[in-house]
Amino acid sequence: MDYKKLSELIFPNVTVTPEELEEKYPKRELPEGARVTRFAPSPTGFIHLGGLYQALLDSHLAHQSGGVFFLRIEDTDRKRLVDGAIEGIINTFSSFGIEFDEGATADGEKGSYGPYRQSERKEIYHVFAKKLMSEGRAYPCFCTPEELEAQHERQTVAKADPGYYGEYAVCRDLPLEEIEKRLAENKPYIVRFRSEGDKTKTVAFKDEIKGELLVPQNDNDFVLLKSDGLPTYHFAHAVDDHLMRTTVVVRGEEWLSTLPYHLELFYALGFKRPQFAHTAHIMKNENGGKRKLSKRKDPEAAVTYYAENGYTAEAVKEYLWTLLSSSFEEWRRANPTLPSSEFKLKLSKMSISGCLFDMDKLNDVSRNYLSRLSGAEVMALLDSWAPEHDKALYTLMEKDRAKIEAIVSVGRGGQKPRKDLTTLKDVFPYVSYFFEEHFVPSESEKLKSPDARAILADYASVWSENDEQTEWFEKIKALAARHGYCPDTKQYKADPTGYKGHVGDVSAIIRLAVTGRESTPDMCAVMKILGKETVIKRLLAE
RNA sequence: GGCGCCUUGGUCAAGCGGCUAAGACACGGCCCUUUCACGGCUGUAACAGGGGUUCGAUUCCCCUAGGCGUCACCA
Repeated sequence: MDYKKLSELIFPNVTVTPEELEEKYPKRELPEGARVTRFAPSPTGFIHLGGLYQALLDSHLAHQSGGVFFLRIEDTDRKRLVDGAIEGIINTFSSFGIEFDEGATADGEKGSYGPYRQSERKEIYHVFAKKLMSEGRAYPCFCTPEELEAQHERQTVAKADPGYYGEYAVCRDLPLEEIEKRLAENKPYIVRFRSEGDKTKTVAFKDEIKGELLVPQNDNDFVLLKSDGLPTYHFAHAVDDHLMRTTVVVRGEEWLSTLPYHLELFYALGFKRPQFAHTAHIMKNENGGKRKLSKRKDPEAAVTYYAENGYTAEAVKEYLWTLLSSSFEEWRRANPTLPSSEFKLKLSKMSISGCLFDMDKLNDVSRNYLSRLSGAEVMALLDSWAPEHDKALYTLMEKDRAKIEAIVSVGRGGQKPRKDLTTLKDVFPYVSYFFEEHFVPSESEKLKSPDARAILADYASVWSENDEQTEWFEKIKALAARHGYCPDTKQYKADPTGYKGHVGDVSAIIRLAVTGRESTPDMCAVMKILGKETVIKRLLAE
């Protein structure tokens, strides 16, 4: 067989050589050890938590090594394109502080290793397909989908491995004349790879996350070019990651099963293969079983879920980091204020088995994150979050932003900050009772007794908004004593004889009357913010 | 079903031939405390099962089971 002639027959218009492309996309000039990574989604919709997980890892690997992180759009499946998806992807990542150094942009692209949309790289793929064909490593296949399906059924019945190989690879050695004839008849065809592997043999492979693996050789003549001339993932991956000079391919572990394709393909193409890092899946618990987090069934799988529910981007990232690396939490405790981008990640410390998504843990991480912020920082977060996600809160912010900042600032800072807020959604109920229109007086029986009425009336006459902590507390103690409550909790617990209760009970009554709640930050601070008029009114309310 | 990956408490996990098998979340108790929190202390709870190798296996090897993934002209 004259493979050279075959390749000219199939690709008459391809005149560019692989060497010219190698020259056009030269090895990147980067510092020693710099990593080039990419996020390569197909623009079929919006970002899944697993995608965020990978992008976080990609950008971290590149940026911490002085390398490059780029966005490549895998839009070779024309049937599944979704309008605006690219812009959505970029915006979503941007909202998480993940930026691309090069690659596709909403309306074009940046960088000199493009095009970054696979649909615009057809000619490039054809150059390499032609090269493979001229070397006998690729061939046209005229099998129809129906024929392939029938063959697949035969394989199933015969308990043979599915695929296009050996006796099943019917187009593998078609004579040149036959090919010419079918071409002349305008028969549609695809281009397949000619595998030389032996499935019964395995090769050692080192994954950057999973470690040493044993993978079988490939023997499947998988598809390189589809009938529309666009490449399959496998072929595009090899060509693009080589030409774009990717050094580490980070992708989900679902790709492990086709890794043999890629390994053989890189070798046949004469490309040095990049490193591979296959990440474990984030799973979801359902009826006691595990399964991959699904965008269809699980709202928390969509990255947009978090902003909608008041989780800040930083908190989500922080949580993802705890999943990404077992040493992150330890690092965080040692460095409570550093941005997570400072964390030194070791791929070898990454978890290799799939983990269950844990909302409790996310809540804890989010709560801790918010507790470390200053009041002003919380307000900045609210400024961008509330207008879209919490109209009621935003209305209050417009009305009296300073008051809200004062409220959320109570008990912040220092070594042991309050942790009242788990998400930004908690802010509204946290501040609402400071506003008359949202204040709901307590219906509790505790306030209805004559005793409670007397305490509140008495307190209204002694409280002053100018009192500082110590003075404020002394007044409460004195008040407690006057009404038959023990001013000292410890003493009361030692011997409650002769008391109606202790000073804590008195505080509880005041809190309930003034705020309508049983749990609020420090009452001294709360009442100062509420102001004299409101406090007195609520203390004396019937 | 074939093939591959994975398997330490409810969850995330440390461990890398010898440990009373860390820590975090969640849950329970106690303490601290003017209230509300924070915090401190503490408790329940794990090496999937079976064979080897070894003086000794959570750690190394094999088998079984289970979970996950994948078997497209989708990525």
